[in-house]
Amino acid sequence: MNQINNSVDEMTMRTPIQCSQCSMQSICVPAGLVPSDVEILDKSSREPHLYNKRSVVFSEDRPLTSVFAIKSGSVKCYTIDSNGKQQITSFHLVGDIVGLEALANGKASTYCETLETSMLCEIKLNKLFAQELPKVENNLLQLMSRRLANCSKHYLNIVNTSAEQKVIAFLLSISTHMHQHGLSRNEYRLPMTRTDIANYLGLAVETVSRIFTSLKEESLIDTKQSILTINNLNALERRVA
Amino acid sequence: MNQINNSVDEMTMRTPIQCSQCSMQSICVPAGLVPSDVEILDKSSREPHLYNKRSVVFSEDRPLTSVFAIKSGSVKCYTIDSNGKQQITSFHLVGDIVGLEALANGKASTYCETLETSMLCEIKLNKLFAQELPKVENNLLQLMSRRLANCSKHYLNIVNTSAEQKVIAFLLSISTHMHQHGLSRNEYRLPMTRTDIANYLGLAVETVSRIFTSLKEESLIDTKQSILTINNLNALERRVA
DNA sequence: CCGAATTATTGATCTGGTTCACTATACAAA
DNA sequence: TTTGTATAGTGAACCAGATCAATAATTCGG
Repeated sequence: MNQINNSVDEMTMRTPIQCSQCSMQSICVPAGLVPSDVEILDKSSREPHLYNKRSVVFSEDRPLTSVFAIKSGSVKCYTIDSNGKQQITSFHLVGDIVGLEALANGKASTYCETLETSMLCEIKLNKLFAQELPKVENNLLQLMSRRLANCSKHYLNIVNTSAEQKVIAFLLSISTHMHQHGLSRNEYRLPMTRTDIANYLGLAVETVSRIFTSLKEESLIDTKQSILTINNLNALERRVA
Repeated sequence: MNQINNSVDEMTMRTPIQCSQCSMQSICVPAGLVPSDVEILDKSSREPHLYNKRSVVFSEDRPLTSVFAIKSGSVKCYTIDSNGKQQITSFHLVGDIVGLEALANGKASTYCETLETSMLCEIKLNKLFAQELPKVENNLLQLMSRRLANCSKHYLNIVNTSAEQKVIAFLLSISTHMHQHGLSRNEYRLPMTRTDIANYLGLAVETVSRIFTSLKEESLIDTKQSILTINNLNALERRVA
């Protein structure tokens, strides 16, 4: 585990914050609620928990009536196909909410596994819905709608682009996410392995590795272990356009 | 236009049915509402309309605060990339609801265009939300959640499968949809062109064409113009497993 | 801090699917 | 009907990315 994340985790453990004071409020489910509503949420639906690296948060086809807000760390969601092969369907970083696909039938449609020590906040939907807070449901709708839009976007990355474009688009999407959460868009840690990236993008590991190398040779990026540095954001953006 | 669809369209035109009597009730937004709620929906949010083939229902980035239920016919959703190239992100058939991705920011994230003469029922969300019907929002949530789950499923079809598996999975997904809507799962009309299918699956038209030919040679399917017949559903399913 | 195990990189070869070029069929308008 | 245009099918050459193989670098448990 890297130091930055550990310190965040420890801090969160020491002083478990309320929804009403949470830094994720603007993007999380309670966003837009009047204070009294947040109190209800605080009492009924919040349950922060620290997960070790490679912990399974929920399993495919198992009952699931919660969503999880990622307060720190990251997860991958994947399914296991009939040949036993893992196929990653999404990565989620700080500030994301996981488990929305389960809402329809109360069963998780993927596995969800932490990529590093992570702090997740469980939001129990049955309790939430029992309160009948239209505002919360509205926020959830917004969230899912955005997720759907993102889904098509990722789809576009996958269809009809070269392997290089896929990898660049992937790096840029993380960069954007980091930026939206007040972190550096030009330097961040890649919590997933090359193998995971390749799996996610539908490429061979070797191809991903070669593309990283060639981007480094062109000085567009740098990597020091899992830290990725973007040297020329514009040039990268131009390549995926 | 084919006869079957025309007759449905005409019938719908002659006797514009209410939400309360609509055959799509069980899958559409009003599902699960008490009768009085459906009445509200009838009055405030419903606006069925007949579209000619190739009509643009909504345009990317344009304000959109409605969703559309497909009562008959079909549509494709697509974006135009920076090079002016169309990229289809989804097809929607009878019984689907389109436009959910726009909910987040009130702007359509894709174009939506009819593939044939189609009857769409516009459901105006602002009016709907003004009523504050938690049940309706709940249904929308269910719908979007299911869509998200489907999204990953389609994603799996695209990543790490051969061209043949992509095409078969595509045909099977339509078959399943037809079956779920009480139509034959072994014989249906493909409302989209080969070019559209290829675009959607990220393949060359020629590849799609060749795969259709080879599946016909193996007697797994038959095609007579746009009518597709599945001769051996199990065999096809085995190939994508 | 060390050794085992996992993960990443690099090179050489091979192939599925694209591309290009062309023909055939379907369909709508005159 | 005929004619023009869009769509579908087929063949041959080529190439991006997969696969196979081997080595280097990291990570992690003790």
